[in-house]
Amino acid sequence: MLSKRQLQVLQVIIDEFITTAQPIGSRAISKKDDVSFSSATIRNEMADLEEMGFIEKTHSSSGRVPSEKGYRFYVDHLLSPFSLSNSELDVITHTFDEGMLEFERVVQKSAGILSDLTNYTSIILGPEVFETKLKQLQIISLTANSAVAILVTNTGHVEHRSFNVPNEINAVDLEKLVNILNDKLTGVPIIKLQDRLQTEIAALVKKYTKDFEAAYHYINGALFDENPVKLYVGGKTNILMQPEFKDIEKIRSLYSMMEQEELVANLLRPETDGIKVSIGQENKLDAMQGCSLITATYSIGDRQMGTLALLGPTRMEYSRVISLLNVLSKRLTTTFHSLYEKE
Amino acid sequence: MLSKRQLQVLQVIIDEFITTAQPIGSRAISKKDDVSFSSATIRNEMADLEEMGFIEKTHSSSGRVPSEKGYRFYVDHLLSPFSLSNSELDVITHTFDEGMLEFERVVQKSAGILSDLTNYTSIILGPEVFETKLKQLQIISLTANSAVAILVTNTGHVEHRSFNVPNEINAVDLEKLVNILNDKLTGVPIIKLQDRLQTEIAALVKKYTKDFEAAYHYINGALFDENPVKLYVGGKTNILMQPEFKDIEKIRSLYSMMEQEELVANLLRPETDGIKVSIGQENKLDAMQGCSLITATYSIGDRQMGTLALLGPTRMEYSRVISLLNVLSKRLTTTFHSLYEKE
DNA sequence: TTTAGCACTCAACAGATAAGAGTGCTAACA
DNA sequence: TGTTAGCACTCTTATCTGTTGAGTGCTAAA
Repeated sequence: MLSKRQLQVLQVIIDEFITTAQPIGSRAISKKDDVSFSSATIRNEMADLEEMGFIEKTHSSSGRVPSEKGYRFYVDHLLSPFSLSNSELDVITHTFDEGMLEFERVVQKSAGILSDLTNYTSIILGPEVFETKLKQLQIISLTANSAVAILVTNTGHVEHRSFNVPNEINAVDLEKLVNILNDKLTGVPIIKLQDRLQTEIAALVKKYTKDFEAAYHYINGALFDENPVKLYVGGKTNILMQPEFKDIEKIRSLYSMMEQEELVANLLRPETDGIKVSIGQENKLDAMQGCSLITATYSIGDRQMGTLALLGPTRMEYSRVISLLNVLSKRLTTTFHSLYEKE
Repeated sequence: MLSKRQLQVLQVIIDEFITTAQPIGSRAISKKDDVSFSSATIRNEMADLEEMGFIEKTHSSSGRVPSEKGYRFYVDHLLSPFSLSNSELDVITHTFDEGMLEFERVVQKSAGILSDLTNYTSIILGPEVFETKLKQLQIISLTANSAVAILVTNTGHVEHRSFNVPNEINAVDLEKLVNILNDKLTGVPIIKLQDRLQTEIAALVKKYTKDFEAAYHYINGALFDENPVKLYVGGKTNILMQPEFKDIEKIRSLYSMMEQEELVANLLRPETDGIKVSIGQENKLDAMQGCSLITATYSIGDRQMGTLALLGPTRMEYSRVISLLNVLSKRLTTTFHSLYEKE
């Protein structure tokens, strides 16, 4: 168990290190206004804290630096509540009051806000498509043998894809097909769409079109081989401004990690509601060593959940970031609620 | 005027420097198989070349490095024709034979090919929208007071935007409006769309809808405040692998330049057909110092032109890059030709 | 005209030295 | 018994020094 004084010392060390990125010495701590002990006393406490694994030395006679265990303790027990400044809140309010109506736009803007206000890199994972439903399907002919298929969901999301129309299929057939599809598929959750297309609809369609196989193949291909995960990243270059990432190799490994969307998506995939902090090694990925990831969930309706995340060095401004994520995740949830739930 | 031997020396220096990134000494040159002079002779020639400004020393007793003037001369007069390897050509052929039908997809893939085959950063500027025409306009209601407007062009490009539908406008009016718009606007070049909407259509629409102003405002806002330039970037992280960019500051300035889309678009905006090489200072931008930009144009139809570009250090593999851009720009042009011209 | 030879220059590296920050330990003090 | 002053010790950082090696420029000879 940590004594009150040890708690205070630990807090000062971490707070200070978070702002300066420099090892903290006993003298610096004893000079703090709310610390009333001599540097020698502090040194004794620091030796204890180090023994317990909360802080480390960078070399035998250096000041102390928080260990990952130290950060973990700090996040769990020492976080001072942080109030965002009015100007920060203004930025958020102002952005959301612009009346954006598209999921993409809202999320992209949010990623921008997060990275701008924190100087870390923000990553937003779009929601799982549990409840998104098909609103309408359209096929528009472009030339004699090409057309574009457009799929609109109840959330206003638009997916489109051009495809070749084989000569055997004429425009009339195509229209019939679309009508059938719309009839049968409107309101069906996107996630079940491919299934339904294959089972229920197939038989029906065969009656109407001469060459169902081809049509099915094309429509299916047109709409379903997209990458299902959507990641929105903001402030990728902010990483370059952190003093801990002055090594090009490190930067490269982080960037190449971020390019693997599936990997990042797994990192962010929400397990439970609320805020989650992963510090350094707690992230299993090699590229994430020395980094912390703070995630918050947001939701659209009851079951769809997405994730907001901020990626920075372990020396992150945890309390600020957590406050910000809290505010923004709530804001996102209410925004999406008002957009899509009243339909 | 340069002697034959000076040309040879310059060529060796630049070729060698492009592959090794190390200053080249007289001894190294004299050891080359097709060089039959002693290092002393080479040294004399190098002194002359330096006097003329084609090469430089990094310090008083270092080997020589090409100057920007040297690169310029090299590109203009010494470029050895370069044949792409079969495997490289295969990559291209294979990718294009997949039968991609959307502009976005083709271009995105092309950017990928360029950056993968060169290890530089590729940037592709989409075409000016001179001749793209409206194919169809759709408005699909989402909820009682929101809808998504979808605009499809003859090139299969889909643009969409959600917007608020004020209570005064009901679904029937909306449908009428869309019908009118489609009637009058199909086939109109996108670039003239906003004009036409304002002049011709306005009066007509007023008869049908109770509150034209609002409707117009929303439709207009829905479709036209998008950023008109489209940039497709590939291999952003390739920059990190160039030894000349080991300085984080340089990386940051390059990345932040690339984020300014308008700026980059101006850099790429095609002036004339064909390949253009800009070396170091020839690019006026500060961030581009030490970099070369090689651009090639491609076209869709007669007037639409876009640009392929590769961004790397001045020590670029000019001949390889130029060959590659040649091949790919032709390939893009024919691909788009066959996609959009036969309609 | 070409080349061998040589003195010279400079970067890069490895020690060496000094300054400074910070520690751990001991002994004295309240 | 907890706290603190004092001091020796450690390690980093910066600076300086000498050495090595690559490469040059110049001169004189072939």
